[in-house]
Amino acid sequence: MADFDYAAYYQEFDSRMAAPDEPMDEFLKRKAEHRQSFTKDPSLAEGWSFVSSYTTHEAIHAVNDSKVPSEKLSAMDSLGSSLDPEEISVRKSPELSLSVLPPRNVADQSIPVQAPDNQLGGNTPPPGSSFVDHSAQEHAAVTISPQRSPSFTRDEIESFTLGIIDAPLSKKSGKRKTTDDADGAMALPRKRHAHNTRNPQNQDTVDTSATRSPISSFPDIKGKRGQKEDLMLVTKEPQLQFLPLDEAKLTRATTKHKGRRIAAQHSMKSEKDKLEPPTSPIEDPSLVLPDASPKKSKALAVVGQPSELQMELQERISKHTSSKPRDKVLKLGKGDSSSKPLRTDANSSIAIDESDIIHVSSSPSSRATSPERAKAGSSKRVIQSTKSHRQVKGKGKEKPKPMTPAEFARSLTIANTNPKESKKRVLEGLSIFYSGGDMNYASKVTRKKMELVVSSGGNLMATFDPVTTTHIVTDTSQELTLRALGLKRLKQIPENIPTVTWKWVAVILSHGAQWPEEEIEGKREKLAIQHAAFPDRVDAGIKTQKITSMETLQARKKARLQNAANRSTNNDDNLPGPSAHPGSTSSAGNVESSRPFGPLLSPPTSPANLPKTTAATSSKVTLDAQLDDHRSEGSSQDPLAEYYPAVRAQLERKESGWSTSAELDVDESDIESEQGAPRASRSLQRQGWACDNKESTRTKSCPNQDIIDKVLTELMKLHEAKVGQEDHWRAFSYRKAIGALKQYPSRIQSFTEAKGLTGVGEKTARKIMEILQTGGLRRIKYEDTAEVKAASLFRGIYGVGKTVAYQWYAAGCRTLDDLREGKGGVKLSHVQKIGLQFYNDINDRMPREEAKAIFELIKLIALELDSKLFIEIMGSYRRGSKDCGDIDVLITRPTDDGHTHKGVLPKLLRDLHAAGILTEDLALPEDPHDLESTYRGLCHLPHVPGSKRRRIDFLSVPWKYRGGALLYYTGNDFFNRSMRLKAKSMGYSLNQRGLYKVCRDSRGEKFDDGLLVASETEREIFDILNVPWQTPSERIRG
DNA sequence: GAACAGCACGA
DNA sequence: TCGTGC
DNA sequence: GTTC
Ligand SMILES: O=c1ccn([C@H]2C[C@H](O)[C@@H](COP(=O)(O)OP(=O)(O)OP(=O)(O)O)O2)c(=O)[nH]1
Ligand SMILES: [Mg+2]
Repeated sequence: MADFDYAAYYQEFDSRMAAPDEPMDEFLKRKAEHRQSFTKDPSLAEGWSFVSSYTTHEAIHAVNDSKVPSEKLSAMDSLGSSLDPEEISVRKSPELSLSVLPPRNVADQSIPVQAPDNQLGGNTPPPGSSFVDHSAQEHAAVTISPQRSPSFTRDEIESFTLGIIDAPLSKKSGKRKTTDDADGAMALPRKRHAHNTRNPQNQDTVDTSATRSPISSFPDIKGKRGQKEDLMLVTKEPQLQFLPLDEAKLTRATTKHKGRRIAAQHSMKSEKDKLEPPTSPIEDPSLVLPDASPKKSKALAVVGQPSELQMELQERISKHTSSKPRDKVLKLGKGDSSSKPLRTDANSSIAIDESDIIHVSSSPSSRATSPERAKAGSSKRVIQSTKSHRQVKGKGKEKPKPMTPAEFARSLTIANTNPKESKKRVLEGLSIFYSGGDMNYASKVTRKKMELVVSSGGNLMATFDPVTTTHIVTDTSQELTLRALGLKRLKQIPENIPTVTWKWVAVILSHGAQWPEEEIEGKREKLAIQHAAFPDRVDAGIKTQKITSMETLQARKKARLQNAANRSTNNDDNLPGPSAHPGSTSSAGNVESSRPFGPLLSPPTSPANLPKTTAATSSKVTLDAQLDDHRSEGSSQDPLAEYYPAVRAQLERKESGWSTSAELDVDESDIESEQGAPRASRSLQRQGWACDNKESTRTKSCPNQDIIDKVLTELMKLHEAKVGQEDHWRAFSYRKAIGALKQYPSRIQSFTEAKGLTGVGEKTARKIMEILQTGGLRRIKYEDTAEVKAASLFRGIYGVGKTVAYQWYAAGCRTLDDLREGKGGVKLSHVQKIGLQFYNDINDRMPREEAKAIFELIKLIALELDSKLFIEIMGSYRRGSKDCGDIDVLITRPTDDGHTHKGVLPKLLRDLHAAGILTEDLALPEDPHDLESTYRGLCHLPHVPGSKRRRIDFLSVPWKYRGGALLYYTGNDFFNRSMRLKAKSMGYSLNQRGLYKVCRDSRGEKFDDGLLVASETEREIFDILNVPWQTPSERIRG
């Protein structure tokens, strides 16, 4: 794809704008075709060296959202700090090197820092304010120098940079979309329409009417000609030089940017100044940049040949592996040294519930993803079965006569209308559904077994029919069995249908002939218990209660054992012997949370408001002691044990409440439920909203319960890995419980104490106690089965979720190479191919510094397109995280000059591709000319050999939604969900655009799209929802 | 027993 | 619509 | 799994 064809791609959009009547699908089709052309010319990426300076504290151990040290972020915690506008220096000297200072500076300029005449009301932040809460670490100096073509004339630069913006308008921007919702009127969420865009609403207040907006079209660049030249220019010749801070400062005041003077703010604002509250009434606190004292590390500005140091730094970049791998990253079972064997106490008499059967192994996303659709279980079921049916059709190729099991079964039953009788028909009268694990391909063994069933008189079910089926025979896991059945849960299988292993059939086949007729049924039943496939269904199908409970119990136990053992891949063995499994749960690393905010969160001197009951008072004494040495002497006998949690919780709340000076007062009514209550007025319950109370990130002694965390984390991940939505929510719950545990200041002593925590219920509390007592979770079944392993592996691929992962497993794939070879006929989507190709890169987290370095390049290019652009990194970066799973870039633009950033994103993407920064696209904006659009792709540091691919997202939003977007994009995800939940309960709906007042039906379903009530600033939204303001770094939940 | 956030993009 | 991801 |  040497000849990348951006121009054509964008021309596409232009032409669409010009021809609005073109049907959407047509458009989409063409869009898809153009996707291919995004690949950049690899020849452009040569001859560069790169250096990034890392700082010492960069030692990365990350816990959840590990952050840069508190000193660096101290300002972030102060509410009203005004910005410290060290400005960027963009200088075009005759030698044409660009010195770039930390992005923060750029931010200051991109924001209308100098937009004094604010005609548009609150639209523009006042001078001295900035959107973004930049955290510290502005030291990552980057040097990029060309190793060839060092000369780069001014004209060349100009032609590149200006060529785009100043290009003649060859095309008018397309039609405008509908009306403004400037008044905060109805704002419709994006909806899909056959024809119209997905984003029917118009977003910005300013009409960049078609005649203006130089950036709303792709002028000359549409032909390959003009564009390519420009692009070559960029990538071949430019000399970007990122100088160390100090040096860069020298050029600060003289900043000019594309001929326009960029307001240079002072840079030496004192810390004190920074901490002062905003003075301007219209200032958006959320825009405040609580500066973090920039770290003045020695930056390495090396021009020319890479030094050893450079090499080493490069190395570090490419080698960097975070200790907090991306959620989806898997730790594959065996080699995991952090694994610690847990005791499997098979003799334990403790009842084992369904949750015991879990797969300990690698773990996919721990980020509880959105609920799987599926409203009613029944409708889901239907969908499922139709789906598997569909697959049946499409699948099966290669091999002699490739067939799905269903097809094969069907063919059998047809062929066998006149069965060859030789054996006794021991299966007479039974309707058997068999699952060998692979719904797509009937293996030899599967066929053999099916034939046996049929030849023994059994009625083999091609598809599962809950009414007529008498037995389900399976050689595979619960997951795959359910999948084959088209069900989501075991419980959906009718009670009268036993689920048994092939062994059951095998025994009947071999011995059945000797049984007297009248005993056969009873034998079958007993055997069904003995060979139950799933422990939780051992007694399914038992009509006659002649089985003693003792028997059942034993069977149950045994079944579980077997279950734990090798629930192996396929059916190549009809005697699944119980193979001991080297059970080991990988403990999630010694999470040593070096939380940076210790000092900030020091407890109040007087824990006021403690309940004045004797219980509270006396427990407080104990509590204080515990808080000190985190070792509760409170024995399990302590009659007050159960009161502790509440008191502690209160303390904790107070504690965090005092943590910042600008804390809003949280009155009692703020303590509400996190659950249910879609109604607008469910007041006063006992639990709070997660978003209301900052999580205390106590520096040390955080959780002395990591042990528990580890096990529970495993549990959570296991369930995440499983199919079915009940597992999804289970995992969700575990996560909450874990969170509660993390927050809890002292060691859990008792069941009651554990259960007292929000999110910890009966079952989890039991598990906790078990862990405490036995050191492990006996109830963990180590089914480190092939399918969970494989599925987890596959889920590590970007674009692969559990559904696809299991599909592929069922298709016979086990390794990534299997996928590459298309084994089993698996097809990868465009995105999945990329995800597979860069598996390791994508699953890695990058050091904050790298995110910053990449972003600086991007920002430069973006500001060339439109110097008034607001463009900043959000996500974990904004929250101050030390490493970032991706780069989340927010783009917007003030409209006070009558312009918008319409059309900027596509151009930016084009230029970033040209500059070698963007490398692959994962998802393109639906309508790139929409002010509101999203992009998803991969990027890397250009011209740096060995630089890893990094995920990058762009979110472009209309100026008026900047507050909502900021809030959304800053996260973290659980914080967002919590806040949205609270909003919902209050009769609002919070989304990435803003806060809407909505009407909902009794079940929380929205009637309409609601009335926009806040969107311009984060603060408004916090206020309306009565959530205490929190700086980005405080918005970490879970 | 229902809810556990709400939405964008690809197929 | 479903799956996936933010 | 947990909450209401
Ligand atoms: O399910 C989600 C995922 C993300 N977000 C928001 C919050 C999050 O902060 C932001 C960016 O998403 P991303 O996946 O990049 O998470 P992050 O917080 O930036 O962490 P990471 O370092 O893994 O990128 O989008 C949500 O609202 N819901
Ligand atoms: Mg991110």
